[in-house]
Amino acid sequence: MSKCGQCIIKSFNAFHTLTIDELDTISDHKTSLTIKKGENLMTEGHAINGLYCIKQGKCKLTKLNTNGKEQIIKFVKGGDILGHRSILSEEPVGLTVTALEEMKVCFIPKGDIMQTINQNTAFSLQLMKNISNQLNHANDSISQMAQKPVKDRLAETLLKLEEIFGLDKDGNIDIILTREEIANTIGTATESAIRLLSNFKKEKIISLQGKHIKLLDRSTLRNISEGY
Amino acid sequence: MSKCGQCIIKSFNAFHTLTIDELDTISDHKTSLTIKKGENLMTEGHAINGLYCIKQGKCKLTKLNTNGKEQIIKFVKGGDILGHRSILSEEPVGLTVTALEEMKVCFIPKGDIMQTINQNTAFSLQLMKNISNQLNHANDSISQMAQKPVKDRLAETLLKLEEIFGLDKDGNIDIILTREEIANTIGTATESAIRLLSNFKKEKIISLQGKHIKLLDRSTLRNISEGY
DNA sequence: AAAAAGAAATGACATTTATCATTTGTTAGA
DNA sequence: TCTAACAAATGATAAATGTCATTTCTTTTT
Repeated sequence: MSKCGQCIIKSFNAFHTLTIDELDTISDHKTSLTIKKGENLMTEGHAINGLYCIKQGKCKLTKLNTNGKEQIIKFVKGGDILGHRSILSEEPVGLTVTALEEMKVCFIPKGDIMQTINQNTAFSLQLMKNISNQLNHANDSISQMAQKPVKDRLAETLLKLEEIFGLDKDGNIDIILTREEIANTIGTATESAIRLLSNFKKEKIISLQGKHIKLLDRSTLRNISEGY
Repeated sequence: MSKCGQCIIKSFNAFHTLTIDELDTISDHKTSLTIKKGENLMTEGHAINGLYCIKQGKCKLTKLNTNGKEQIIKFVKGGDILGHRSILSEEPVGLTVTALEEMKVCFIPKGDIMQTINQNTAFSLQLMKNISNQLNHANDSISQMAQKPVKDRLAETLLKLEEIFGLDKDGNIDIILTREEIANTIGTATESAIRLLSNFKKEKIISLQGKHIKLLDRSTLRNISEGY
């Protein structure tokens, strides 16, 4: 199995603060796994005893509502860490993580993480920063969801998706989502999402080819997302 | 000025993990202040160089939307800590904190906090737990806001307000909010909030006397909040 | 205590969004 | 490659929510 010390991914997250020794220990204890498209890496309400470092692949973080609807809270890609919130707060996982394409991840047992937190302040601080940033973004989302109409939220989401996933070779947003998933991100009915996407297309703000979405007029999208 | 070692508030938050020495240092550097009703303890976008420990009083945490509307993200009362997210992530404050009644707070400089984080792992862990829990709740809110109708969100909010602030001597929820603030909490127009409150009253689920709200039928409220 | 300002309540109406039904298009398994 | 299953699109309509105008009530100021 490959060594954490050599893994480029660590440079994107809190693991870059670890010493060579700490990385070695984690290397010895980690397990690498492959998650196929559609499979869950973790499930809301279940306990986990470690965290996941995503080497490759994209996933969605969702929450099941009391009415049975799925709400997509966040999209995550390679370089990110998942599960630290749960092991830090000592609570079950709050979100279901589902692979949107094949993923390569490393599982690192809770014991090693807690030991590292105890002996490496820089690592702790990085984790805190990470969660703090997430909290900040979450608060933004609350405000958006509560106060912006669906159209504005769709514009916002399209911009954010491009920011997270970048572009494929044809200039489309480099993520394949169903219309239902888009609807579940902005919190609306699938039909409403479809209609608004069609409108954006008609107004030449975006182009649609099947599930491929290309942003054509970002400044208009930005205006819409801010209510103009 | 009073000593932190004697302060009962510390037992409600991360400060209970501090040693006597650490508490003494903080005692020496802290400043106590009084915030009058309506005044801001911190303002969205501004930098702070320390954190606040709330000894007494209630406040709202809000975010100003691009459309100029205020979104209430959270209510906080004595015992809580504010501002740690900002000093940990080294970013400006993300939320405006406004006193809903006179508040007594202690300000503790960033330097002392960072030093304590570096030398006291238990304190770090408590802070992480705290932020992790907040993140978890924030994710819940996103889902609620995105998918539940206004009526359900109002029911939810009333239950949550009672949980946070408890009851006054007459059995009312022990917090005075304007209808506008209630509307800004659930993310709706003031008129809509008023109408729905009136409906709840008509259906004898709550009683209203001016700004005093009493919950009469909690199980119905719980059902409504879950979409039944 | 009266006047002014602000908050709450309510009606009428417009707009947004959801739901249901149906058609068309696409994907993947037999 | 065909066809069953699923996804997307669209229309018609209902329901939810927002906006504006007005009245009533409450609080604050003079």
